[in-house]
Amino acid sequence: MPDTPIESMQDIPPRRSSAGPHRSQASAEAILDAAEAVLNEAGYAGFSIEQVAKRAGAGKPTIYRWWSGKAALLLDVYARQKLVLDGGDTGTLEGDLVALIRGLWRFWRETSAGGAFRSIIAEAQSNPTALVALRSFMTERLYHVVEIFERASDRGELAPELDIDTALDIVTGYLWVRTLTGRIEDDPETIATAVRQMTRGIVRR
Amino acid sequence: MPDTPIESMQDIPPRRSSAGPHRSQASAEAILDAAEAVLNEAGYAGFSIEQVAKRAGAGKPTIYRWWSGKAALLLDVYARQKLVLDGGDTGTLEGDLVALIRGLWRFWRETSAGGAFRSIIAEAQSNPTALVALRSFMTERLYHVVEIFERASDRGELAPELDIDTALDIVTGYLWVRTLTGRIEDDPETIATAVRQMTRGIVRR
Amino acid sequence: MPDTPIESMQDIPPRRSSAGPHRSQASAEAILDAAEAVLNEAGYAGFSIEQVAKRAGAGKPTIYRWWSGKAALLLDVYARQKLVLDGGDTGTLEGDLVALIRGLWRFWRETSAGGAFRSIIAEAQSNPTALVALRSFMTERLYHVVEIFERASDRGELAPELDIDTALDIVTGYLWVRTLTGRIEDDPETIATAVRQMTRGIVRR
Amino acid sequence: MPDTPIESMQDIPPRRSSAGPHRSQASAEAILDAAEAVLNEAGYAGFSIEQVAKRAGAGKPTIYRWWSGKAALLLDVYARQKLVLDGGDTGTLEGDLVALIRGLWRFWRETSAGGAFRSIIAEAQSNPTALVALRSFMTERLYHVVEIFERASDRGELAPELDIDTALDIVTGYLWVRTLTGRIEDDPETIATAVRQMTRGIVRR
DNA sequence: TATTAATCGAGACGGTACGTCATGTCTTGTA
DNA sequence: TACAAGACATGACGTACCGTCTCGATTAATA
Repeated sequence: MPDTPIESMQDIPPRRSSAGPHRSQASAEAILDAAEAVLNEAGYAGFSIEQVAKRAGAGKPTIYRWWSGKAALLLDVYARQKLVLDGGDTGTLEGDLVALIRGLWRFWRETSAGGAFRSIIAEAQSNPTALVALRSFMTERLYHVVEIFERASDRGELAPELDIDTALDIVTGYLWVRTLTGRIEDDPETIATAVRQMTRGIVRR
Repeated sequence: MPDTPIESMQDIPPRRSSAGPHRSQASAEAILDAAEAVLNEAGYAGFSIEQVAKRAGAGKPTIYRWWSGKAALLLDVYARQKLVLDGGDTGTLEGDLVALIRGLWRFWRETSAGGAFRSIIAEAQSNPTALVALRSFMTERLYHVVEIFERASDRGELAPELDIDTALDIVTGYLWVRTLTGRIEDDPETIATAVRQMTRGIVRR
Repeated sequence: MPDTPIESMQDIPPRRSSAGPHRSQASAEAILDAAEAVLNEAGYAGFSIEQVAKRAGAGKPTIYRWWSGKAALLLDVYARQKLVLDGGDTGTLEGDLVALIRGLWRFWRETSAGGAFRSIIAEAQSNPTALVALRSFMTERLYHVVEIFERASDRGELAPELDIDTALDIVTGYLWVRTLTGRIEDDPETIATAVRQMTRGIVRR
Repeated sequence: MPDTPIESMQDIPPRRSSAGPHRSQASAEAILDAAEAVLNEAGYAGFSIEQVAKRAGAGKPTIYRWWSGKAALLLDVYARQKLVLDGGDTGTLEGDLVALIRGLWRFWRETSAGGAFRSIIAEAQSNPTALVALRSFMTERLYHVVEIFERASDRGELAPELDIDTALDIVTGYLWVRTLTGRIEDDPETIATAVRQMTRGIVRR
């Protein structure tokens, strides 16, 4: 679930050819900064467009001009955070996955990304647009996991009949259930156990 | 994540020793019926206490008297649905899990339980009380999965070093990520694949 | 505007001849005590049947069984206060009136009667029953003023063509406008001036 | 208690120096129209902000943005009525006062002002803000009576030692006690008698 | 250099829902 | 069978946001 500077859900509008001011960039940043701050301070419960606008010194219409609603704004808040996954290739699938999970959870814990992400999932339960966004978002952002699987495949670690999409669902599921229930502490034991069970299975071999 | 008629989040208060009126059973049922209907028709986005009250022909104070808010109400809507898991013992861990998942997803698809459940998760992201409720709810409801694991253990199917809690997180995670992204169709292939990977692992053996 | 133990707006029901408990008297008193206390502590704004019932340790239906609503209860609270007008006959109309007003205002200031009375007037503006009650109440309670006028008449102080009802309206009006705007301090100067103007008129003689 | 187009209790806010939206005049008028209609049709008992909002096709927050509550709204309903006092100078104090009272009572009877006024007094009994408003309202609106007294003074009609404030209380009191008990019919006899007693006094001269 | 037009901040608007309070009536169980 | 206790339907309270709308002020490319 790595992070890259992909395009935000709703792009900054193209420069108009003719005339007009375009403080857009500055404004957009102020808004995202404010959104992040509000999310950090008040949580998803206190996250309202109204608060963000006030904090950003922006008008509500300015926000609505560029983002379709809460979900889109949250998605951009998430997207803006730079995920740095130090752990490169550890040489084994299990090592890579443990490193990934630890890095990702640290990222979620230490930035606004965690709150944003949980908020997006929540939003997606009542907002079809957010659901669509969440799904494509998932796919896009999973490429680091995909990479890990590809490396493992090259090493010949993977079962030949493995279905990658299903594997991704399993890994994603574990990540989600832990965040959504507020349990993403950095406990290497727990993570290692989970990874071992996902990779080696739970049955006697 | 099996379902049994456990006590609802907010129980009917104990009979007072002296005198006094009691909770109106009729009212409570009308409210839960209405909640279910509203949830089915308008989804979580349109699920408001106000609507439920109007639909139930009840007063808002009556709802707030017995439920602390949306989350508690949703929990009861979920709890009221009777989950019938036909598949008993199929003889193997994989068989049991496939049966469980198929049964549970059918239940989620065919009753209001699915919507209620997703709503509860969403609510828990902005409401600490709901989060607490969700967690204990999870624990309580997982005993069917626990049972399956115990049968598997008796058969000697499980790896000796297995950590049950982690296994539950993995299974739960898979269930959640599929519902939350709206993919709980009854596709035996997909489910079987997922179960195979969770039990046997994804690495070459 | 003197006070006498007249019947309350809604009488205590007669003792039943046959059977059953009849705590009525004790209950009624507890309710009136509570009503008075609530009125004193929370004012008319905080005066609710609910509060009175809770304070009295009575059920709301018990209150409604004997009083038709707030207005009736307030009327009884007022009626229960014993107005003691020390000033008897001062020998002049002006002296009698000053003594009456000072005594009455002291009574209003020092008991719940003042609050009750203002509350009744307020209630009468939205409640026709209360209005009727207020009017008959006025008439009944003015007999002390009437007495004063009669004594003055015997002394030959009054203008022969005087219309008593109008005179009562004027005196009452002065009393009301002062209470209703919260100005019933015991300032003998002010009162004396007002009485002088009401009796002698405001034109040069 | 004359009426003139003074500023309403809550004025239209001053133009901000820079930019921004302004109060919608149309909205304000719709709200006051609705308030008047509701007051006329349902009386003070049925006068709720909710009803006014519904009737005006306005949102409740819009009402609360510009008026602090019922009292303020009622005050504006009153203030909006144009009191036309035809009777100018009749040449005598008594004549002027009779004309004033008849004109004022007609005004109260024929417009919503009467109901609004009584409602304001009622409201003031439970709402301290309303009480303050009522008091300053009284003072402001009495200038017509003051004028009458000044003319009388110029004519040399008044007793030299007369205290104007007290005289105003007496006249006001008479006006209030009659409205509050629902007796403001246009009976010239009654009014003339009352005025004669207030001006000439009730004692033999 | 002046004109022009898109955006900006600000915030009012009609709404919906919130969670609380009081009303007056109904019901239950105790004494 | 009268009472306390309190649940009930109703409906108003005052507040928070929603997403849309109108203002003037600002500003930069076009003319």
